[in-house]
Amino acid sequence: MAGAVIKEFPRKSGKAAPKNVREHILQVAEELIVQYGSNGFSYQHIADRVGIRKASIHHHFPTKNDLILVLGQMKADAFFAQMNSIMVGKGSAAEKLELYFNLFEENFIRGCGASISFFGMLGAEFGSQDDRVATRVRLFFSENISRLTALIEEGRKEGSLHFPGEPELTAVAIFSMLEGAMIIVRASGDWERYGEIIAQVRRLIVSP
Amino acid sequence: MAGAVIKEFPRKSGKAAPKNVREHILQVAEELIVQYGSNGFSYQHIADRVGIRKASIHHHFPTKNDLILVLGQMKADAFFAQMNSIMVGKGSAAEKLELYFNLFEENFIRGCGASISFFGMLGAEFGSQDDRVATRVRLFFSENISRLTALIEEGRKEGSLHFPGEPELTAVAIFSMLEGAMIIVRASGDWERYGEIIAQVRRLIVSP
DNA sequence: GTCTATAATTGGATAGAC
DNA sequence: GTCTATCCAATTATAGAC
Repeated sequence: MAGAVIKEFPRKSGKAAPKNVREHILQVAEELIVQYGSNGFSYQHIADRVGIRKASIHHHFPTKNDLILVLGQMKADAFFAQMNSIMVGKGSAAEKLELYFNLFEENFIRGCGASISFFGMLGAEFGSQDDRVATRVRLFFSENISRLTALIEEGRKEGSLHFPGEPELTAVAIFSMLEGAMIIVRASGDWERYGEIIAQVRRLIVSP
Repeated sequence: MAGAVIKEFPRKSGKAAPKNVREHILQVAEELIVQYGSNGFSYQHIADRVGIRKASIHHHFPTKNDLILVLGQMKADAFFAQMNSIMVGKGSAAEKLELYFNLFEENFIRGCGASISFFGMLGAEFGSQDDRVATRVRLFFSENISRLTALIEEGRKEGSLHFPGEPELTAVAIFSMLEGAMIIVRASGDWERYGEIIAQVRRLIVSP
């Protein structure tokens, strides 16, 4: 990319300092992708922030796509590990849905306070992604939706969740809202808003 | 951009052939932005599709930001003109909301059948936008939300719409869903899905 | 208005010394 | 593992002929 200015945003980072260079590269790459997109950052940007030369990055990740793919796999693994621990835990489906919402909110806030989620960004840029990355993004979305579908279906059976229509379409609608709201909220600059929107989604699904 | 391959998607274009070069450039630029993002296309890509040299594009739009800004203004004007004619028309708020949904669906389908909306894309890439473009995007979102808020508030008063919580948060939630669903649906490749998701949103807002 | 030519810069990636 | 040096292609943009 050429025109874009890489500006600093205030970070509310709760992230641990990277132990080694490879980890540091991955962390910085995630920040850059989440803020500027996969077409909006370069190895030079990473090098500047990590404090190495861009040639050194190629040693760890031969191509930019390799880097994005490794990062995508890591992010997906971490997310679904958290999601799994929610699903196998105790509590009603409504309570589990609440924890799932929290997962998104944390992801949003932690991601630089000025970001949309990692996969939300790659999803928007879907048309210009490498095939392997595109597959990874598609899988992230479809896995979220299928697990969310199972959850709210359970909630309807046990009576803790109430919604009209099919569980699967409802799940897609919820997931779309969580992803879409990140874009809307970021443009408004009012980060507090995200939590309030989630609260509204909760009202639409749980209370009726 | 470097890695991305500019692939052809099947177009369901209902768009008139451009009358002059300037218009043609704008039309092609919109297609490219909607598919690959504002960081994912270049003047060279436009030149190839329009059949002119890239230097010629600079005569019409000195910089890339100028082009994006002009396009953004045009798209916003056209969208709000349509939205206005819906709002001042006859019918219940529920019926007007329906027409608003249709506006999004048309926008999605017409935009190459493989796109997310123009402002949805710029919103995702918000962090790397020029200030003027960022302002334009922010305005598009906030105007949508304020008008949508007024509409559903009216619907609640007249009894044609039913939803829990505040009208404004509900409007943000709806708008977020409409934008977010474009990303999710595109990644899945199942375009028909968009209409079904909108139907589900309708059920969540209208039926209870 | 469009072209050729070209400048100036950045981007992704490699070779080989240390 | 990191560096310098370098390559080549792409990108944004301008100058000036037609």
